[in-house]
Amino acid sequence: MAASTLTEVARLAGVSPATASRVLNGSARKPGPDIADRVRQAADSLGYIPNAQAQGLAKSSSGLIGLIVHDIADPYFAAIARGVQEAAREQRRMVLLATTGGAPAEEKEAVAAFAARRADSIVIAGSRSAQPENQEGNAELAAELDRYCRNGGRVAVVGHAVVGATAPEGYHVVAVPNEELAAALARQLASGWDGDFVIIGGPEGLFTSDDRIRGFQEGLASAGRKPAKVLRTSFNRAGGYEAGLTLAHRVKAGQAESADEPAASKLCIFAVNDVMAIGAAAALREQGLRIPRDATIAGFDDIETLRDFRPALSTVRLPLEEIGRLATRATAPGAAGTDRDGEESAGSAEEGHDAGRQQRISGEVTLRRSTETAT
Amino acid sequence: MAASTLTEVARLAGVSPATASRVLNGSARKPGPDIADRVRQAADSLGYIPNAQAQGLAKSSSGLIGLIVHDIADPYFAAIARGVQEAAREQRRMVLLATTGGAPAEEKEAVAAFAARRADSIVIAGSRSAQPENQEGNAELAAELDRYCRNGGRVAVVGHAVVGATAPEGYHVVAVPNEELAAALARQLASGWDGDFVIIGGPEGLFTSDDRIRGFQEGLASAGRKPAKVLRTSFNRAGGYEAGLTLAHRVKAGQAESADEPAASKLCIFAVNDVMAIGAAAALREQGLRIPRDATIAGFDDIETLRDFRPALSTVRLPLEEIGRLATRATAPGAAGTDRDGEESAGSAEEGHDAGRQQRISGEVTLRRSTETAT
DNA sequence: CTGAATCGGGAAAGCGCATTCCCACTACCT
DNA sequence: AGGTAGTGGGAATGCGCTTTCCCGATTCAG
Repeated sequence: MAASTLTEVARLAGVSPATASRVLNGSARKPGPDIADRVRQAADSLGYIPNAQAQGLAKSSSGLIGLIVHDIADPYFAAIARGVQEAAREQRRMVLLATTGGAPAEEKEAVAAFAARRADSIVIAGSRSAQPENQEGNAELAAELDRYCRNGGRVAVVGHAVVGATAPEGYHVVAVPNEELAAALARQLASGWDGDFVIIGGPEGLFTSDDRIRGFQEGLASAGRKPAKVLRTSFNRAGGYEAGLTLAHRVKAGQAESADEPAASKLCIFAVNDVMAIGAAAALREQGLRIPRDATIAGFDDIETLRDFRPALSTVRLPLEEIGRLATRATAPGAAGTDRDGEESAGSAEEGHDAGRQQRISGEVTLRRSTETAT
Repeated sequence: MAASTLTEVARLAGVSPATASRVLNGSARKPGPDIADRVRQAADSLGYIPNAQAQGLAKSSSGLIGLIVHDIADPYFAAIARGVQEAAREQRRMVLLATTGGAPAEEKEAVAAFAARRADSIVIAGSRSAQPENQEGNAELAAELDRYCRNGGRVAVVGHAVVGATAPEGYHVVAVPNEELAAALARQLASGWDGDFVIIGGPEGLFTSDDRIRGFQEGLASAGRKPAKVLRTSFNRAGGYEAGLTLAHRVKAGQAESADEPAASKLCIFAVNDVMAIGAAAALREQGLRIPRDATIAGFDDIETLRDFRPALSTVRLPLEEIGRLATRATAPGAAGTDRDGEESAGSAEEGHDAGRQQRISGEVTLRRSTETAT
């Protein structure tokens, strides 16, 4: 990767490198127009492209923003990534991508790598977890993040704060009201259905999953319903599918038992994310069960690609792209700092409540065909 | 973004920066074990993280690989991105992401930005196009790429070669046999259906779309069938939806005309990608038409997220992730260069034929429910 | 036991750029 | 006219690291 340098351009234009620098890359001092022209001409006759590494080194700031996701092919993360990318472009910065599969140890690696590249800020998407096997990893991640922030880096994490991070200067959280929204979903579902509920959740300790489960149960309780049983499985389609099989058997057994009263064995299933819901639905269908006839099902996230799924999936719409944008903007140089953060822009943003560094977004319960209890 | 420097570490360890460098970042020369220990201890007591910018500047290579996609939230690109990311990790490099919406002008910007960051290589995914309004943009993109390669950069483009690129050293193409596969799909569809075919294509000039259309027509011809009508629309879900509406009206008009012979008005629709097919299917469904009863439909790509769509979509499976991996590996430092490129690894890879810099991948026609012509 | 070869470490020169400091010069004010 | 402020340019320094070159200390062969 050799290329022509500023010095070469300067020589060709017959000026000093300092002058060339001033004209080519914005500086407070504007050289005379004639000289500027000469330099510019020299520059593009040489096909000069400034070396961002050198620039970064000289002014210690890289124009890079690091994005950490579990899996970029997961539509949830892809949507967030789009928002991040968009905001990054606004700020004329580039995004560095890291995928970690959700393991804190890997996330720590990624943060270190970003720090090494002197990324100006880091956006971490993807559920935090408190699983015991991740404890050490979480601690290390937190330490790494703290160090990064102490060195002037800015961090935004989507969802929950990183466990153990001491929320230093420059640390932001874009909080997703999983609990409230899940509760709202539960209440709405409860108003149209008075049978049993079942929850398909992710592994215990995964905050996003746990919050949604807790919220759903609370919503159920506030509607005067008994708590739903919870099936723990993995936080992806395969997990949903597996749980779906289990539930299918349960439903079918129920149907066989009380053939006279088929509705009695019907279930309303809440899967803690759309992808799991789709997996579960596939399993049910394979077992000959129809949705919403034999069971109703709802998800969470409102993944765009899944909107054409039939029956249309009831879910909670999350402004994923907006979340990405918000998180990114929160880490922008001029963005809301330590103190007061007045109007955080964006219609769906609400005032934070935690030390002013937190930002909440909102979602919307979206009932569709998959939970219609036909009459 | 300040942080402790090598010099500080060196001072703390009581050695010269040169020595510290040698122990901390691999070098041919291995300092003595006692010294190495001292340095390492100093390093992590200081929380030293090497400055990749400075390293890059010094050895002029950045460990960065640039990825250009139309839209990271599009599952097609997301899948490729996952492959790229995976391969990048193998090579211990990081990926820089740029999304361009497919505009050559933007792509040129992205290449320039990557060049500025001194990315070691660039992977361009996303259809090339020959539309007249893009002509200038294409030329500039080609020029930019040429320059990048001349400066030692390595490029891999997925699908078609960039129009006008002079295929310099370091320029690779991962060719997708769109034409052959579309032809195969057409032949298979033709063997089970003897009515009319319609193609929903992208805008004229988009290579991927044009190739698939051409291939499909060829396949039809080789099966002794007359060419399909082609509807041009945009290369995304919205386009598919729009075309779907048009077709729905056509089908319904046909049904009304020959009520006695409903099958006569039935259509087999080939949408040039899955997302468009889904859009079209949604439109048909909204118009009260059922698939595959009133019309059959096939797509292309076999997007993973769409596999749960009902009726299951017939399509052509493309190893998207593998494509990403292959493209990335092709640009790896040690990878197949100008000359012979023996065993390109990967089961689905076949021997290139074009000057040894081309690499072909293979796909597979996958017929599912959406094109079942029930009896 | 001596000369050459080797090893292990440090000094120093960049990598490409931004930026501070400095200097020559012009314009302006009194 | 003398002085000052202001202006436009260049020289030089440093960002943090790698790498060549160099030098003293060992080691080995003869």
